[in-house]
Amino acid sequence: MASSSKAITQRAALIPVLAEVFRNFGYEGASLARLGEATGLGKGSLYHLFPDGKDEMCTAVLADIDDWFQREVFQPLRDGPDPQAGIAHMFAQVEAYFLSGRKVCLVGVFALVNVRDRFATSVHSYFADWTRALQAALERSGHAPADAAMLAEEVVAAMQGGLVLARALDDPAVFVRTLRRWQQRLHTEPRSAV
Amino acid sequence: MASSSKAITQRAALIPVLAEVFRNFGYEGASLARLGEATGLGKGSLYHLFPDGKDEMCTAVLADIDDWFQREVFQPLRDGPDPQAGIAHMFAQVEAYFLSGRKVCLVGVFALVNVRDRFATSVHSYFADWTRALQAALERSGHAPADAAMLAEEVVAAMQGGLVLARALDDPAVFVRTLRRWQQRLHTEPRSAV
DNA sequence: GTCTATAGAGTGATAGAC
DNA sequence: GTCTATCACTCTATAGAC
Repeated sequence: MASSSKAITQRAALIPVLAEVFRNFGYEGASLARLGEATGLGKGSLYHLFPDGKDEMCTAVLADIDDWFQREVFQPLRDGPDPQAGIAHMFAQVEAYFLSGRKVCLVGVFALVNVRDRFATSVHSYFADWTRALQAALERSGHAPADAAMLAEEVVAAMQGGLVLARALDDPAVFVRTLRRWQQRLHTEPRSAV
Repeated sequence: MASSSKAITQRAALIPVLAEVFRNFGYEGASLARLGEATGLGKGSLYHLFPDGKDEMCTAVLADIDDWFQREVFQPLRDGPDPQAGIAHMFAQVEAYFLSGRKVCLVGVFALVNVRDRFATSVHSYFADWTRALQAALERSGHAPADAAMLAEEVVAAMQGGLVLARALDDPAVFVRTLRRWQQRLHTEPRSAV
């Protein structure tokens, strides 16, 4: 019997719960027992919803994350009417998504830990899309392409580093300060090298 | 029979090999089979050298990393005769240590992945020592304490983020560019807010 | 004999797959 | 629930140095 009071029966509703387990324990640490405990489902139910097992659960989680970022972050950066608004929206959404530094980036975790190269392409495109979308917004707001590419790379890396340091020091404010600094730089220095 | 041609017999010489396995697979992914294969040693030998098993191996690896950084990075930052030279030395050593972005930071990995909170204090003090040492060097080279603290936090986080992004994009140059940018900023702007 | 380092069979527990 | 594989780990046996 699972410890949760009720089980989640819809596959879509299950994804965020599975995501949290993968985020906190990594792929190898996310055992079926933990995944079952978190969802309140037995192994049979999990395999009914995800016939390919843990691999499929993880793929679904990564796809869900990618969907969210495409919709809420990358697309506004690329195609929004106001690039500066898109950038401000990115900072706001990212701060909310990572709970101001209390939540870690699953894609960042998978970037660091080799899981038999299974999710390497998902990890690659997540970060490639993010940097390209931010670069596009920066170009549209007046940066030279080379500057925009460099800045985009630096901001995306800084966010990941902020999450690492916030978690390491158990101080979520580290992440928030990182966001604030870069938001101010991108806003106040639209065309000079920072 | 192990696949390696010869076994490593000294505990000290074993540490870097064990470290690489933990770095690439994480704590849970670093099975004794993998550790044995990498070292060319059987379980008996590993348990002879590390009676408490995987936990002790990992603790020894983290202690070895901490020793190296204390000696080669933190101490020159804190106590070196020239703080600017200490900072330049940090950038050079860090670039070499992480093989210009081809190697990942084990402490950063452990910061992101919850391993039953076993190594949380090691992770915490590694990053706390690093930021404090860098802050001290920045103060000694003319920054106000508040500026120095902020900058130190940002540079350490940026390095971690550079490693994450370099690994994610499979492009070590991302990490090198991160180092270069911050080295130039710390060198050319000794007392203004960056 | 003692000591140190080695390998590896064998332990129960738990993994993921079905 | 049941399966097999693998987990971390224990234990015995063995080797050579002294």
